[in-house]
Amino acid sequence: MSKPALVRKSRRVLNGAGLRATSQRTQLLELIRQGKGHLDADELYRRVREKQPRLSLSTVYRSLQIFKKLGLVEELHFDENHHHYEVKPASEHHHLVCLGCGRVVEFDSPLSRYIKRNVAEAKDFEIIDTELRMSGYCPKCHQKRK
Amino acid sequence: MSKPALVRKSRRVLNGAGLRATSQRTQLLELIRQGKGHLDADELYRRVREKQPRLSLSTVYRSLQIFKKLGLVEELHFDENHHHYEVKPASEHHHLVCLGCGRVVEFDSPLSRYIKRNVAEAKDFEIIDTELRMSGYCPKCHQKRK
DNA sequence: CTCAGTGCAAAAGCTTTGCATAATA
DNA sequence: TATTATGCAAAGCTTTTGCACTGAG
Repeated sequence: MSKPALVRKSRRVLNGAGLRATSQRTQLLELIRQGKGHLDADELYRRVREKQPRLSLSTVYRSLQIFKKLGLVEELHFDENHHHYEVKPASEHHHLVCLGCGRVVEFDSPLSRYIKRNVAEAKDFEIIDTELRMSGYCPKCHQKRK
Repeated sequence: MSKPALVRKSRRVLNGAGLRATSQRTQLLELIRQGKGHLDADELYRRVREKQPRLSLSTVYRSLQIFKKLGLVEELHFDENHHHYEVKPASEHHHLVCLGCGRVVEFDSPLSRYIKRNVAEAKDFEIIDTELRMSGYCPKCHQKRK
C-alpha cells in the first residue's frame, strides 16, 4: 500500500470513530504498519521523534490505547515488563521468541483455529482474541548453549 | 498431597539447588500450589502476611524469580501490567480469560502439542515453553453486552 | 560460625493523568 | 469556533536493588 493510501485509510478509520486524524496518530500508525518488528512504546516514541521532535510519550501511549480499541493494532505480551504492538493482521499469526537472542519469528498454524472453535464450544465463550506464544532457542543460540 | 509432604518436597527441591528452604519460600510455594487462582505478587504478599506479618514484597519477588528459574512455577502474561503465577503443571494447560469479569478458565488441548511439534520442526527451534491465551466473553458477560 | 536470605527504604522502569495550550473538523 | 488532542510535569504501579541484619545449614 502506498504512503498516501495509508494516510487516507488512517483518516477514514479515525474520523469514522469520531476521532481526529492528527499528524501524531497518522505517523504512529504508519510506523507500526511498516515496522516489521514488534515495536514497544519507547521504540515508537524514539522513531517518530526523528521527524516530530516535540512528540510526547503520553501521546504514544494514548494513541496506542485508541488503536487497540479500534482494533487497528494488537498488544502482545512477551516475557518482559512492557508491551509490544503490531498491526492487527488479517490472517491470524503467532509468535516464537528466542530466549537467547530475543529474536521473534512469526508463524501461522491452521490448528489454532481448530483449538479456538473447540474451546469456544466446550466453554461456551465468545472468543475475541487468541494469543499463542512459544519460547525456546533458535538454531544459533541452541548451539551456544552446549 | 498432605501439608508436611509439600514442605518436605519444597525443601528437597530448594536444597537440591543449593538454596535454603526458608519459611518465606516454603509458605509462598505452598500458597501457589494450593491457590486455585492465578496469583500475582501482591496477592501472595497479602496472603502470606496474614501468617508472617514481617514478610516483605521484595522477598516475594525474589522468591518468584527463583521458583521460575527452578521450573517450579510458571509466569503468565494476561492482559494487564503485572504477572501472574501458578505451579508448573505436569500436563500442559492454557488459559481463557473473560474480558468482562476477568474470570480465568483453564483448558487443555492436545492440538497444542501438535502445533509445538510442527513449529519446532519448521523453524528449527528447541521449544521450551508454550503459552496459549484466549480472551473473549463468558456466557454471563456475553448476555450483558446485548 | 558463615554466608545466603530477609526487611526496609530507595530507585528504577513503564504507564497514566491533570491541566493549560495547540490544532482539527 | 468548539472541542478534541497534545505536551509537559507529576503521580501511580509494579518490580528491582543496596545494605545492614537475621537465620538456615
